Parts: sequence; C-alpha cells; structure tokens
Amino acid sequence: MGEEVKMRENGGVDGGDDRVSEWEAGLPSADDLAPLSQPLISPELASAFSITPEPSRTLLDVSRASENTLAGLRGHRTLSQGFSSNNEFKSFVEDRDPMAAGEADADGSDSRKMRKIDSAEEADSAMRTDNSVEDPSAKSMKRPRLVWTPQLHKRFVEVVAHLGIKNAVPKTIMQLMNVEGLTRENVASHLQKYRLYLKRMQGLSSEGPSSSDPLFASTPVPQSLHETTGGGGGHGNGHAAVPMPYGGPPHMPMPVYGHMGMQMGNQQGFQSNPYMLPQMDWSGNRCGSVVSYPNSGPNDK
DNA sequence: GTATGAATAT
DNA sequence: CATATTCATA
Repeated sequence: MGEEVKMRENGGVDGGDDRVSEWEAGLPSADDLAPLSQPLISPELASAFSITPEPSRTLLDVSRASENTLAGLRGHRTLSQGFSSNNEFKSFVEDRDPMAAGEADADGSDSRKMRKIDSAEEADSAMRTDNSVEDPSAKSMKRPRLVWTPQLHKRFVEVVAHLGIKNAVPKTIMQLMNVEGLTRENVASHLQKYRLYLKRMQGLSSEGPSSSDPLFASTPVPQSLHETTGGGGGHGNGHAAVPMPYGGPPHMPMPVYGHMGMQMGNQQGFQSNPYMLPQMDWSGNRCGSVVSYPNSGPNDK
C-alpha cells in the first residue's frame, strides 16, 4: 500500500520545473488543530442539527486513522501537526438544492414554508419516491454540492500557498489536499474564486472604503513569483495565514456556514452519501468509529 | 485526450 | 453568493 505521492507530470502548459517534493514532508504546519477542536460550530447550530455538542472533546487527536499518502513521510519533523497528522479530511456535503433561496417561479407564491417539527414520532413514511441513489459501484454519480468548510478551505489555502501560484493548478492542489471525494472541478472552481479574491485584494490592499473587507487577511498575497521546490531555492515562506475571511474564528456573523436556512425535511439533514463524507470532523467530530472508507478509489487518477 | 482557466449556469 | 458546469484553448 505504500504509495508515493505523485503529482504534476508535466501537463504541457508552461514548462517550468515540476519538481515538488518538499512539502510532502514539510507542508506548512498550519498551526495547531486547536481551533479545530474548538467549537467551530455555534452551539445553536449544533442544536439545530441535533448533534451532540460533545463538550468533552479536548483534543481530538484521538482519531488518527489517516495516513494514506503521507504515511511514510511523517516521522521526522515534530511539527505540531501539519498536514500529515491532520487526520483524514472529509468533506461535508449538502444535497442538491433545487432552489436555495428565492428565485423560484414567479413572485408571489413561494410555497416553501413548511416545518413539521415536533411530534415525537413522525411516521411520515409515504414520501420518497424511492430513488435512493445507491450504487456502490456507481462510477459516476452526481455528487452533492461540495461545501467548502473552513477547514477544507484552509487546507486549500495552505496547499496553494505552499505550492506557489505557479504550481497551484487544480490537479496538483487536489492531489496534495488529499481529500477524498474532492474532484478537480471542485478545486478548480474554488481556485477560481480564490484567485479572484487575491486579485481583488491586490488592488485594494488596504483600501477599503467600507467594503466588507474583513480586516483579516494579512495580505498574504503571494508574490507573483514563487517557486516552491526546486529550484531555487529557498523560499522561506513559512506559511500564510488564511487570507480569506473564511474560518470565522471569533464570531460568526454569518460567514462560512453562510445561510443555513436549510430546509431539509429530514431533521438529521445529513445525507448518507454513498460515496463520501459521513463524518463531520471539525464540527461534530464524531470520531471513534469512523468507518474506513473504501479509500481506494475514485480519487487520484 | 487531458488540463487549465474563464465564462456561464444553477 | 457559492458551486457546478460548460466552453475555448494550451
């Protein structure tokens, strides 16, 4: 099972060196996972989800069943726990929402207000036309919308930062993130947004008339030239802080989780994805009996 | 044919 | 607004 991380084989565009092999072991130690175990989710949110707040979750270091790719690399370096020990990353997913907010048919009737919560026993069974998408062997299935959770985004940012804008291409990022279920398109899309964000910030680094420019973002704007490996050297890039206003640490005016006006019929809300993500690390953190996933798969092509 | 980046759609 | 999907292109 030992696998070596293989990446960038030379796509054809740009002919820079594709040498990469340092972060494999020295990826940024992002920092501590402390915040990770911290309530990334507000209590109310948790309540809403009905998920046990689990107050006694000191360090979730307990779970550590990852190690797939970087398993062999780790060992040296005492880094607090950069990527290697970051535990397996899973994504959180949300079912395809036909219409999230507004924008439905005409304007006057939005018949979308129903809440049948209560009743201890909701035996509402007649429903579901039975189309459970279940196909363990399904090769392609419409994956649910991927939610870029703060943690995920963080990973993303870190990887990108350490890759250097030059090598930060979707495929590589995806591979380095090593998040199961993440697809190139996912990354590409997010990368696009991220780039836009960077660009926007470049022009107005400190400007900010009153935009909602979060004072976060220490302007880590990566220099246009960065070469992480290879070459040249050095680059003492320690690591960048999460530039995006993501990962709302202090408060949560309504940041990452954005609008959770989810109108799920199921109280549990969580869907059972045949493929990925049943676990909710950062927030719910339900480790312990995390089922090992058929990691063998689909990713990493 | 694959991968990327931007545009466009949901 | 956040992602997904499509399109043109390297």
